[in-house]
Amino acid sequence: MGRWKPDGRGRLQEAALALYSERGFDQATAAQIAERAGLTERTFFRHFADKREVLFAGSALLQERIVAGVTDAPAANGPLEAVAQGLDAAATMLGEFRRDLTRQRQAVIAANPELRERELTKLADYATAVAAALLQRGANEPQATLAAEAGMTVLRVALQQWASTHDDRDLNSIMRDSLAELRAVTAGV
Amino acid sequence: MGRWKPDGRGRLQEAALALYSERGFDQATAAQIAERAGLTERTFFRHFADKREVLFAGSALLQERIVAGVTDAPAANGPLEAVAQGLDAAATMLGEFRRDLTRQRQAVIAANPELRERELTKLADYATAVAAALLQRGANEPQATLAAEAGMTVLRVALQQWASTHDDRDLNSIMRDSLAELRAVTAGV
DNA sequence: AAATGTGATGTCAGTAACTGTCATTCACGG
DNA sequence: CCGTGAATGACAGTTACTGACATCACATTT
Repeated sequence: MGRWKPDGRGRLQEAALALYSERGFDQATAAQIAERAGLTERTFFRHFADKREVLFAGSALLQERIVAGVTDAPAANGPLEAVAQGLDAAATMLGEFRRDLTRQRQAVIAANPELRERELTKLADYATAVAAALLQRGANEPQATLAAEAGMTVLRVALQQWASTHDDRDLNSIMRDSLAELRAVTAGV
Repeated sequence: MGRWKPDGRGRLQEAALALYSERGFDQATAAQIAERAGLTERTFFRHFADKREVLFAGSALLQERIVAGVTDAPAANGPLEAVAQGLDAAATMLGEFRRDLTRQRQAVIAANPELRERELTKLADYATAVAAALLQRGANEPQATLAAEAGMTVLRVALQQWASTHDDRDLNSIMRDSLAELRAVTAGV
């Protein structure tokens, strides 16, 4: 066995989610999280830029999936259709990985303004990346940005519905429906 | 004259914008801002919940204007038309008040991730309030939320274009055009 | 096998954002 | 003239975060 127990980073994530759930985000100190993970506060901040970031470790991968979905969409599809494929990829990934943990995570985030703030930032980052992918596909500005932002709005609304209510439909379905609703709303006179 | 020079809050806002512009957001301490305003750090945090908030003091008023625009829209209008009136109210207010200061403020925000994060939160707050206003007008969920979020996306995109580039068109015009673009994008197949 | 490098961690000191608490000062109404 | 209240100051305390340096198991090189 190595000098340290393996996967310190993962242990920090687990400990953080547990403590944020138990006492709330601002009643949990970085030192307490580190201690529960058998590490020190300094090591916590080596792995995560700040107290919030520990809950968003998977966001880079999710962004990759979304962008891949957009990029892989048929060339004939319009920007929003491509974004829809990205959303489908996101829903699939989120639906696969430990539905219970994802829900717990969403509950913690929903309960704290600072965490909601960070989530909005992540969504905005996805939107930027998606817009870049759309431009690669030949879309123009500002259509690319608007389609990307609209798509992330759909992702957010769908995710909230999926996590908060007892809506047990497939996340993919909820997301497709939300997108259809958006189309209906914007189609008006 | 009173014991203290008047409008300490306003002086703090000015000092903060100046310092954030000169040295950047994280190189400016709350104590320095307070000193420039002739006050103490403790008083700074009595007026503003945190270092970011001092740049968003006008957001409550802006939100009122947007919501009023939505509420006052003709009853026959659909949700997105009502949101468009809210956007128009926002553009008008932002266009009236010291265009130079607004631009400087936007530049400072654009230059710092924490401030961008806070701005996203404000936009999300507007969206929540607008959605509530739409529900009052008889709209349903999730249309209300989606229309409101889409509207705030338009506001953000338009504001960025207006502040960053040398696009000297009227903010109202930019915003109307952005909304039209969004409609075009979502109208696809 | 000895030397050397490397990655993940620990230790410790420091800055600055914020908070709680109590004291102070002056305007204003009685 | 007195009491009350709003705005501020003074000061101590917690905690998020950072920089600098040390340590130790393991891999790599010689």
